[in-house]
Amino acid sequence: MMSDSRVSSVIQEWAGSYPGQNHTLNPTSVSNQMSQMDMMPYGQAQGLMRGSADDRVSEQMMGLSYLPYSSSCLSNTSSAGNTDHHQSHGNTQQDFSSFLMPTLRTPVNKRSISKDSAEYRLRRERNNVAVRKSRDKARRRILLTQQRALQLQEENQKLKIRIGQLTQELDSLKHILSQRHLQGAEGGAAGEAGI
Amino acid sequence: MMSDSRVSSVIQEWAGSYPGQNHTLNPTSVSNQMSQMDMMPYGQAQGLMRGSADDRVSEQMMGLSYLPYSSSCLSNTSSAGNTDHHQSHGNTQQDFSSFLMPTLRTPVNKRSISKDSAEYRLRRERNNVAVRKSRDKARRRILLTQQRALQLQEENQKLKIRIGQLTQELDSLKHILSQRHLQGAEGGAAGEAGI
DNA sequence: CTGGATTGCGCAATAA
DNA sequence: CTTATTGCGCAATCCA
Repeated sequence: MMSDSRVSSVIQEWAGSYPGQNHTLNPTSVSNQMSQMDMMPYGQAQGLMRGSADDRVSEQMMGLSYLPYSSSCLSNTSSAGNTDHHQSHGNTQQDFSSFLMPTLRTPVNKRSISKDSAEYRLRRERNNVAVRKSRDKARRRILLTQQRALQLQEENQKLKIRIGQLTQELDSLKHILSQRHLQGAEGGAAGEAGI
Repeated sequence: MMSDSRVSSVIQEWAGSYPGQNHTLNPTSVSNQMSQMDMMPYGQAQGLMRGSADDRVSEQMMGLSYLPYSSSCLSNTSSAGNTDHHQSHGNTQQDFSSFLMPTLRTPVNKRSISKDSAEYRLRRERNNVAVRKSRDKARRRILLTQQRALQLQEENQKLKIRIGQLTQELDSLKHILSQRHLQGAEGGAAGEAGI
């Protein structure tokens, strides 16, 4: 008992816990099934079209995306020695970005954030907080989805049982009706004028 | 049509995609609902009892876990200046860990893996591959769970519609039967043709 | 004890 | 400008 109320509450909590990323309208087969705002596949919708500098290419369904970077793709600037993590992230393109895309402003706004400045630490700390918050949210969302799937499964089971009951009852009634029909047909030769 | 086959296939694929971490048998309220091997809450089951050196305390349900570390807990050895990332992870306790927990072995096996050795790089690269693989797996698992929930929802809708149909049909038959019963009861004198 | 698998974290790029 | 999201590497830990 009381499982139904719990189900609905969790489902309600679950609904609306996904970030709004259905703006990109991808005509994928999966996303076509999304009717309301809930149930966005996430990794599919945004992760694929993000396409950051060091993304593995698509990686969509095959399980071959995990492999040493150096051998597959990438310009291997940071193939093995990734301890740097500081300034050699992907700056090679930045030098001639003004030639390629003159509309984008040159990284003037990155004026000497030399990793020691208080502003840099402030930004980093703020971003760290945001990252923790976002991951917390994601964890909760995943949990809710799992619980929702479990409860939908339970509800499905009950619905199927109910359908079985209804079908059986229906068959009984149909049988009874056919019996009566036979009775009336063979017996009441005079009285059954209505049939 | 054909949605049912797709549903079952995805559900089958979904089932059994969770890592086996139900060995630790935690009598949590959530994990009690898990019947088979599927639907492990993940962050709940293992993340809470991992208890690594710098874990936020429990953080289970409330949404207050994201906050600057320094003000909440932790020994603040690496509160703000986390650029180190190298050797000052949580070593303060390690100094007197031999006193507190003499059963744990001292870090003798960490013999000068001075971050330049080829073995260190080898280990790191292998771990990086493993990490990518594991995260890929997690992403697929999450996707499958979401798709499964969606399809269970669809199936639920159809089942409810079916129940509505069956109920209506059942009511009709019941009504017909009651009418016939009335007909038979009042003797079927003569006027039944008009009804 | 050893090596892969998970996980939390911070960083940087990027999306919103 | 801000915050939010994401992929990545690192280190600790788990686990078989």
